[in-house]
Amino acid sequence: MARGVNKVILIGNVGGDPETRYLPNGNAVTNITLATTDSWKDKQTGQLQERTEWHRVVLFGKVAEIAGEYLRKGSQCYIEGRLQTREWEKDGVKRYTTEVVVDMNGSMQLLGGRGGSSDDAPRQPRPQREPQQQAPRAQAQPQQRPAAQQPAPDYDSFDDDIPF
Amino acid sequence: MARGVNKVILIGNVGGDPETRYLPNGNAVTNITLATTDSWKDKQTGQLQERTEWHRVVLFGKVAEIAGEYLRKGSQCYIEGRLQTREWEKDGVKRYTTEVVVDMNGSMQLLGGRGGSSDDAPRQPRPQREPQQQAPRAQAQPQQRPAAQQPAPDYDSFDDDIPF
Amino acid sequence: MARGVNKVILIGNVGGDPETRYLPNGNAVTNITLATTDSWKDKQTGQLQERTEWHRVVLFGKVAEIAGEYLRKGSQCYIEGRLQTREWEKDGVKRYTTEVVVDMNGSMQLLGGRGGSSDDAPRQPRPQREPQQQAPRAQAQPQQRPAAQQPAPDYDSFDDDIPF
Amino acid sequence: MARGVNKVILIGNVGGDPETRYLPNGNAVTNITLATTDSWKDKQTGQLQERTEWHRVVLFGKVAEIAGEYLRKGSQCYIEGRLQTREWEKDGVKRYTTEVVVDMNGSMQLLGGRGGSSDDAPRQPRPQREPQQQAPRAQAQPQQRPAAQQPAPDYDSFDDDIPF
DNA sequence: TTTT
DNA sequence: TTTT
Repeated sequence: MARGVNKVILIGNVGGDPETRYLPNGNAVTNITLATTDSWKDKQTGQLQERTEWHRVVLFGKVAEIAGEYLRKGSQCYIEGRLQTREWEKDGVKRYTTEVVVDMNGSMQLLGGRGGSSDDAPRQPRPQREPQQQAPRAQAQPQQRPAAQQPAPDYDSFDDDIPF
Repeated sequence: MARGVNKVILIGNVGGDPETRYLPNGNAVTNITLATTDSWKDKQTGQLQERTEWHRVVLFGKVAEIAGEYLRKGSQCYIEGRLQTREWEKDGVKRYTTEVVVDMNGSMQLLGGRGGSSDDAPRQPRPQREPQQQAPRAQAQPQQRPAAQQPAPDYDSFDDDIPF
Repeated sequence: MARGVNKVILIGNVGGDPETRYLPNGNAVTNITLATTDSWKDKQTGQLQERTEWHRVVLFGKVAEIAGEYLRKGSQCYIEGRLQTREWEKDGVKRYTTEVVVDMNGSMQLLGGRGGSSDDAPRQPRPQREPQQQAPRAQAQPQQRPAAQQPAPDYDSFDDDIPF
Repeated sequence: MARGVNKVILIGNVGGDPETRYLPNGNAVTNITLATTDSWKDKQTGQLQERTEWHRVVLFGKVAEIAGEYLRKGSQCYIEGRLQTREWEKDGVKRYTTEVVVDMNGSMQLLGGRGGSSDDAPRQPRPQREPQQQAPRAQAQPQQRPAAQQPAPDYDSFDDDIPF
């Protein structure tokens, strides 16, 4: 049920503790930023170069819950998802943000032994709050989540739907 | 020589005839847009849904030349590259464009029998113009290439370097 | 629900018309062989070298049915699956066969315009035989479902044995 | 320079300390076995199932040296390579072994913090012996390397070439 | 802007 | 056994 292939495979380190929210239908959504670093030898100078790329990753459903529980700032993880660009507006100007979407067709895996540098016990699932507490269906003050790299609007201001 | 994996695999159809330009150092750069289409059955309504995603793909070097010669509007092709987001400015506002970069570490392949719907004979390499004509090292009037999907500045306004 | 990643991505041409069989539980199983060809320039002689690799691909379920209907000898297709080695015995000697398994976690896509060189009208689904004929749901001796996934002897008691 | 795609992506744990040998031309060859584990819920019984797959991985060149230095039994690593089946003979009977080949077009990466359970200090490169010592061009007693999973002959009995 |  |  598809024409075409749209696949992204990443291994990198998580830029900050993930924040999981819940859609009105109860589905979890977790946003993370992932850093991948390339290094190569400059052909001219022969010097070792390095470049870090930051990726916006959005996880949905079961994998979003697992990400929210197990990933921490610094965690190394594997991501398999698809590229998706969504449009948003700011000050009447259209902007575009490209994300790596991970849903039930994708995959996420925590790698390595210790999972990052957060205060929470690493590699141990966080105490799972009650979903209701965790994701109030009606959110009075949607707390702002600091957008990484690309100043894009977050999924916090939704009412019932997500703009993509 | 890398920490992390940053890999994109696409199969889709090219949105328009590719345009190949040459960097001052003689390296070819080809921009294409690639459409990948997903379809799935809506869980609620049971109806068949469809969504087309447009990807900005930038090819460098040898693979850029091959893309410029063989790809046409409508061509189905396989792309293996890496994700890269570059920053640019317009009216004093920072914007970001995410592209799939294909260089010597990536790969491009024309798929299927007939290569697209262009006027040129498909699957036949285009008459190769002289590189000098094609890519004057000193370009008085860098012709504008219409940006696809995301209104981003092109690689035409470079002096010697590309902003990534 | 996994530790580790086991992923195979192939684009190649089908070596012969696929043959679809049905397991006692009604699930379809299609076997194909897929040829991928590499070419490279020999460093010593500078000559163009070529090597064709043949892959055994086993598809299960829905994707097996689609493969059986649409693929033909010569069809170019995309395969996403996982590596699996199964053990079997011949003349008291253990042998091993490695296959690329495509199930609901994998994917298959017919590529290009014309689908191969078979006599059947290409790209048109084959006349679908009645499932009952094809796969009698009620089988006197439902041999134990040769678990697709686990190290099973073979996928049914076919006579033609497999040459690798 | 290719028709077709032949790509394998694995993340798993190394089954034993790697053994690196050197070809007469000085190129390194490292063999490892890699375990990937899948788990899934059985549809009938609802029980959690698990299956471990062992992969034979052969690395060549620079990446073979890095693998030999940094990988240890238990190390978690990422492998990107291609599928290759080679034929060999035993007691006049042809057999086939499928391997994942990693060369300069592929990639290998050590994952996680501590790299395995070997006695050598993990994550620290092994003391690098002198290449000459390491890889005598004429090897009087090619040490036998225990073949994993598939009882295939090793690359030890080569004179000048490798049988694939 | 592509394709089926 | 495929394909260009």
